[in-house]
Order: sequence, then structure tokens, then C-alpha cells
Amino acid sequence: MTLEDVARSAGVSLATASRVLGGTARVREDLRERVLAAADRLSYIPNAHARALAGSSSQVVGVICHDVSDPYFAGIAGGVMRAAAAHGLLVMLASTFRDPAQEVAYLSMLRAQRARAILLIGSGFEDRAWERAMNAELEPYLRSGGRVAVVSRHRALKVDAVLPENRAGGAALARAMLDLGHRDFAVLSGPRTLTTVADRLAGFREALAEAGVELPDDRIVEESFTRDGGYAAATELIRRGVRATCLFAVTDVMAVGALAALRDHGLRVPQDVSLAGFDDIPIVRDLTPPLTTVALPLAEMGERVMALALRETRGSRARIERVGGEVILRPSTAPPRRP
Amino acid sequence: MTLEDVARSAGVSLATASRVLGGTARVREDLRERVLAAADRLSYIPNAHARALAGSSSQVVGVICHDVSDPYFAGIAGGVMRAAAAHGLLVMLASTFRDPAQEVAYLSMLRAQRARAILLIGSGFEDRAWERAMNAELEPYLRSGGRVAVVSRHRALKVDAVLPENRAGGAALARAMLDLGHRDFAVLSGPRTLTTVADRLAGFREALAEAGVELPDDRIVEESFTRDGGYAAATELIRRGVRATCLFAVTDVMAVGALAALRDHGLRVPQDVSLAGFDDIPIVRDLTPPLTTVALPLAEMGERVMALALRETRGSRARIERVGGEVILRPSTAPPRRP
DNA sequence: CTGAAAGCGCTTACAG
DNA sequence: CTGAAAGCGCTTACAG
Repeated sequence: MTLEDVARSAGVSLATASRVLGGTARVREDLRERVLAAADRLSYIPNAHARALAGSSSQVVGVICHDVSDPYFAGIAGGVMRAAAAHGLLVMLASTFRDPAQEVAYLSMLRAQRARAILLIGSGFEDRAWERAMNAELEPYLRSGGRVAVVSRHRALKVDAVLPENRAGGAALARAMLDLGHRDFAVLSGPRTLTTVADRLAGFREALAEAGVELPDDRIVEESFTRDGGYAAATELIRRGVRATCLFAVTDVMAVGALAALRDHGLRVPQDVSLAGFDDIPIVRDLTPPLTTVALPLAEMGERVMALALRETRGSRARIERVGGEVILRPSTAPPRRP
Repeated sequence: MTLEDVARSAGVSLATASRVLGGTARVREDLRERVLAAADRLSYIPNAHARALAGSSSQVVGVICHDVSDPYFAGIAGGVMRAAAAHGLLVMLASTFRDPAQEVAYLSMLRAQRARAILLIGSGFEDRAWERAMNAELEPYLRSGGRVAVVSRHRALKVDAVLPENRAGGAALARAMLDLGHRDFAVLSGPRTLTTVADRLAGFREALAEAGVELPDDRIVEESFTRDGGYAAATELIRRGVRATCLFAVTDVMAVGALAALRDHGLRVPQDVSLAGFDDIPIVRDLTPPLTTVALPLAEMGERVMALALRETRGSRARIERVGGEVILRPSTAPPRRP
């Protein structure tokens, strides 16, 4: 079932059938109707590959994230999908499972697919070789007219970006905890090669420093970026005998694990120790206690990064859209108990 | 940058270059190396559209689910993505946001993309018109060699399927609750036009009936399939003054909302009322109290549905793989308090 | 094993 | 406005 069949069945030329179905040019009303009728009658489905090959632009946008099953990415992906639906676009979604090499490989596959735009969702890696490899893929793609927009990375990639204010958010959270009266902190961190982690940590630390509060390196435990990583990090802190009154998990997902670890070790939150996260994934308001966190509008970020990728760009410079994080105080944090 | 350029640069014919890069035929070693070197030197990226058009099969599989940002689908999607990566496939993911018409529309777009396989994840709708429209898309797709596999639906679609044992799971959960001593139940249900809901409910009800316990219709509250739907349903139950000792939320996501509602109304779980869910999404073990549920191996289901879609199928009949649900008793359920 | 050529299903200048 | 034709970038019989 090809356009050829439709054209023949409608008694018009291939070109006319194409123009009707593609909506690319005005066609006499009666011919138009005959083509439409024929297409319908034959249940004609255009071949997207032929279309793309022949020049019409692709309706596919590629999205690369670390892991769709992580609530943070799932939230952003939800926004991306909604925006895609609104524009009649199809989304190719790839999960790298945090493997930099996979990220480069997917980028290459997406280029081969001639995706109209590519969205990179999630923290970049602070890794020279990776940056070089990424740029080697990105640059020719951009030159050939491809559009790239990212959420949450910046450093070496000069493309449109939606940037959560990780640093400012970390700092605001630190100040909020200082206001509560805390002076002894510890951090449950993810891999610091992730820019997101580095930024949140830096902001948190700076705000503490401004208040004259130190955060020694042994108060920072680095674990994997998952619920179990959070559990392990909290456990390690307890093992070290760290006596902090307030814990900052660099992501909510890690905070969820930390909360479980604290409970398993008989520590009450917030009576014995306060705990705060970052992101405001949907579940954290339903934890016991509900989690203090820095809220990011995940779905909206997804919609905005898509909008950036779709905007007309006549050679204009990379656009950066900053997304503020709002500190939301919930019962998981409280003033420290006076000894 | 086309294959033509690579061939010229390597001093071979287009055909030879194609054979080397496509790995479709044996080529003399020295020519082979020249082609590879040229492709590398020119940073050649094949055009997937041209490849697909010219006959080589597509490397794309389409996945349609209700909502990626829902933990249930995110979990399954994670398994799908992992399987896709293992096979070098790209995944086109579409979220229908539970709109049957969107589902049909995406199916059509995926056909246009000539996806090698299409995966339908999530409950079907009990809706004749929808079934007819789906079959109208599916049938020609299958006839043209497309592969289709589904998770969680069956009725009218005769294709390979991974079927969670919703009915048996609902029944097993009911029996477990009966064993605990409960006799007064209520159900927080999602839309019953979703086969998944209908099945879980039926199983639950049947097992109760076998034990001589009735579940009157006014003990079943139907709300949307979300956290807020669960909250609303629990609230409605309380408003009605229903005096059940055990609540069954047909999905964990709804149970999360229900738990919050119960707490907000001053009801303790499980002391005042027991609560159980279904799915075992990752978060529920970290709730307070951890939630009793029927565990489904979400990621594995994703991997299995992909395996089904990729298997050789020389005209064999539809294969059904059943996935058992395991009742996991956690602290959210306890024997009813003796009045 | 290698190459010239046809063909995959469309779109779009180019004439008319 | 409409049609014949070239061309998009590949793959794959078909000869050699």
C-alpha cells in the first residue's frame, strides 16, 4: 500500500496525491477529495522513512536520560511526552543507566535516525573524554540543522538549556537549615562527577561557610545515585559515628533510602536528626515524616526543554532558562534538640 | 556525508562500502579495512531512513503506555529499555495519558515509522469501538510482518502477551486478609473499564465470596487511577461512614494516596484499619507503615514482553506468558481489632 | 568477492 | 493547479 496505489485509485498523479496528503500545496477541491477518499478506502499509511528521505523533516525527537524508572527522570519525561503529543511528535527515549559511553552511542543512533531534535535530560559527567566525544557528535549534528537542548548540564556543551538552580537551591536549603538552628551537618552525596551533585553540594557548602559553619570532607559520604545508595550512605554515616543534627541528601531518591536507614537504626526523624532532600519527586510528601526538599517543577522542565528544542533559532546564541528551586519545609526537618 | 563519499574515499564501489558497513557479506580484508578507515575518517553516520527504505529492517521498537511518569509504567519501561539496549534497539515511547483515541493514533504513527515491533503496555479498555479501531491498525501491521506484544490486556487482541495474574493476585490477597481475620472490606478502585481493575476486583470479590463474605457495591469507590484518586476514594469511604476493617486499593499508587487520606482523617494504619495495594512499586516498602501488596516483577515484565516481540514467530499462535503476583505482607495490614 | 543498476516510497523543483 | 521526472541514501539481486 503506497502513495502510488492511492494516486492510481484516485485517478491523479503521484505528485498530486503527495500534495494532498502532505498538505504542502493547494489542490483543486474535487481532486483533493478523491485522494482523501482513496487513502481512506485503502487504509493508506505513509512511509515515514520515505518521507524523511525525500526531504520532509522528521517527526521524531530523541530523548536521552539516565534512567526512566527513576522518579526524577520519569517526572521530566512526563512533561516531554505531553509536549510531544501537543506537537504531534514521536519521542525516541533512551536510558543510559549512567554509562557515559552509552550516552555517546545513543547520540550517534539518534543522529542516524535523523531526529529533528535531541534532548539530553540529566546531569552531565565531569569527564574530559566524554565531553570531547559528546561534542564530536553534537557539533556535526547541529551543523546539519539538528536541534539540541538539555536539562541540567552545561560545562562543555554550548546548547540551549533548562538549568535548575542547583547551586542556589543547595544554598537556600542550607540557609533554611541554619535558620532552624542547625550547625552540624552531613551530606549523603551521589557521584561527584555528576555536575548536578557537584553544584548542589557546592551551593550547600558555600552557604554554610558564609555562616561560618564548616562541612569537613568526612561529613560527606558518596554513594550511588539511588534509593539503596541513600540507605548505604546513611548507614555509613552512622557507622562513622558522625554526630550531625541535619542530613542533606542530594536527591530525594537518596533521601528515601536514608530515611529507611535511619529508622532501621532506631533514629527518629526529625527528633533525633533532621533530613532534607532535593527535587520534590511526588512521593516525598507522602513519606513519614513528609520530606523537606528543594522543589523543582519536573514536568514543566520537560515541557520547557522541548519548547527550547522546537523554537526557531536562526543562528542565535544558546539560550539558557534557569529554573528556580523552592525550599519546601516539611516535618522531616525541625530545630535541633538542645543537648 | 553519505555512503557514496565513503566509497569514493575508500576507492571502492557503493555496493562494497555498503556490504562492509552493513556486515551483510564477506569482503576482501584490505578493502574492508579501507572502507572502515574512510568511514571513521569522515565520521560517517548511516541514514537510518535510507536503510529502512532500502529494505533492511528497522531498529526501532515502539512502546505505548498510559503514562511514563507513573511508577508502575516507569518500572516496566525500565525493563524494556534494558532489553532494548541489549539488542541494540531504539525505543519510541508514547504516553497516551489514558486516552483510547491517542492510543490508536500512536499505533498509526508507529506503523508509519515501520517499527519492527510494537509493545502495548498497560491495561486495555473495555470498549468495543476502541477494540475495533485497535484491531483495524494491528491486523494490517501484523500481516505486513510487524510484531506486537502486550502487557496486561487480552480480551479482543490476539497477540503475544505477558499477563500479570491480576485475578489470582486479587484472590490471593483477599485470602491473606481473610486469614488475618478480616470480614469487613472496602475497595478503592480505579475506572472499571480498565481490564486490570476489573480483573483484580473480580478476583478479590470471588475469594471473599468463597469465604462467605460479601462485598456490597457501596463498599467499592471508583476514582481515577492516581495518587489523588486514592486519596479521594479513601476520603469518600470515610464520608460514607463505611466501617471496614480492611481496605484494598487496586494499585499501589492509589494506596499511597489512601494512606495519606487515612492519616489526615486521624485513622491509624493498621491499628484502626488495614490497607493493602497491588503492584509493589519500589516506594511502598518505604512508606510508614510499609504497604502490604501483591508484588509484580515490573522490570522483568518489561524484559519479557520485549523478548516476546523479538522471538521468531513463523506463524505460530499467540503466546501467553503469565506472571504470578506474590502477596507480600507488610505492617500496613494486621488482624482487625476486636471490638 | 566486486560492481553497475534497479528499486525502496516519498517530495519537490521544473515545466506546462 | 497538475504531472513527469529527478533525487533523497541506502540495499540487494544480478552479472561477472
